[in-house]
Amino acid sequence: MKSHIKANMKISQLAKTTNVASKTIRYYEEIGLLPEAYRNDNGYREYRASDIERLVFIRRCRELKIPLEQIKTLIAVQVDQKSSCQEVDALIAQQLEKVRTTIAELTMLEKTLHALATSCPNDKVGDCQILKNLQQE
Amino acid sequence: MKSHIKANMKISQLAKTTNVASKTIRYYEEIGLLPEAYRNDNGYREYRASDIERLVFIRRCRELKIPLEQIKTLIAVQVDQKSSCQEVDALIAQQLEKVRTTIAELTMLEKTLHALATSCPNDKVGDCQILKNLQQE
DNA sequence: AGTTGACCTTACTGTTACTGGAAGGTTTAT
DNA sequence: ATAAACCTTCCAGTAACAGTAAGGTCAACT
Repeated sequence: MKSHIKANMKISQLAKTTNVASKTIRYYEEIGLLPEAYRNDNGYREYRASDIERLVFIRRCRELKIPLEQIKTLIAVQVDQKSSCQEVDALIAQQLEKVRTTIAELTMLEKTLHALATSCPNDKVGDCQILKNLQQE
Repeated sequence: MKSHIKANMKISQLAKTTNVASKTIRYYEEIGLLPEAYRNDNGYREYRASDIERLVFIRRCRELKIPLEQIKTLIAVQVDQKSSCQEVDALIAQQLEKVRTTIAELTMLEKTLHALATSCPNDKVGDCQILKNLQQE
């Protein structure tokens, strides 16, 4: 059961509620991730409680580093309640794969940097081991 | 002992040798990471063997994800052989810290994504657990 | 009534480190 | 002679915003 309160609000209220900056909300609208907001007489955007949901959904996806373009896809799929959620599964799986790959890469990078960081006992640039190591092919 | 061959070359030769795209080399020159290249009569850039070193240095730094601005600093420090390499140490340590932080963040992300990926046994969007989880605050 | 401060609007720029492409000049090989 | 393979500069695009400017609106206080 949804709230019976019809709580219209301006952009900064929505921003506060969802923890998404006003600027970002406008940007999402601009690129079509959010539908064009209703404008009241003075031209201000006006939002209803239901707008909160979609924005929270987007924010959650962004926390998972899902690109905006893919969030668009997720939203599109969501609209058709009867469609298969295979696409959703695949997208999340793919995102997981990307994260794992990045972790693997960064772990190797960490090793290299750690080795480098502990390689120089000198204090003059002239014989700095770090710099010498960085010269190496 | 350096090579005694004075091997002048054009940009694509330098690119091949250092494994840095010609386009990228021009870009580095444009932002002042590389000095302005000597031009021969037809206006083509011409490089000597010694130019390879600096570019390899830059490439190695980039492999370590060191930002171009910081590479500028490293090169500047390098020039003065007598200066302390504290700055170099600090920069590498800082880079290591950044990588470690990112790994930690991504590891948490991986957990969340993994949990999410295995949360949906259905196949209709209407009751897709993944989407429901993404709605949650 | 006037003014301050806190909102709102659009539009433009900057960020990072390149990559792609257009339009045109040069060199090399056939 | 001509075509392929170079080279040049310049402009646009990428991802996801953040910063700033210039200006309109609204509520409260003096």
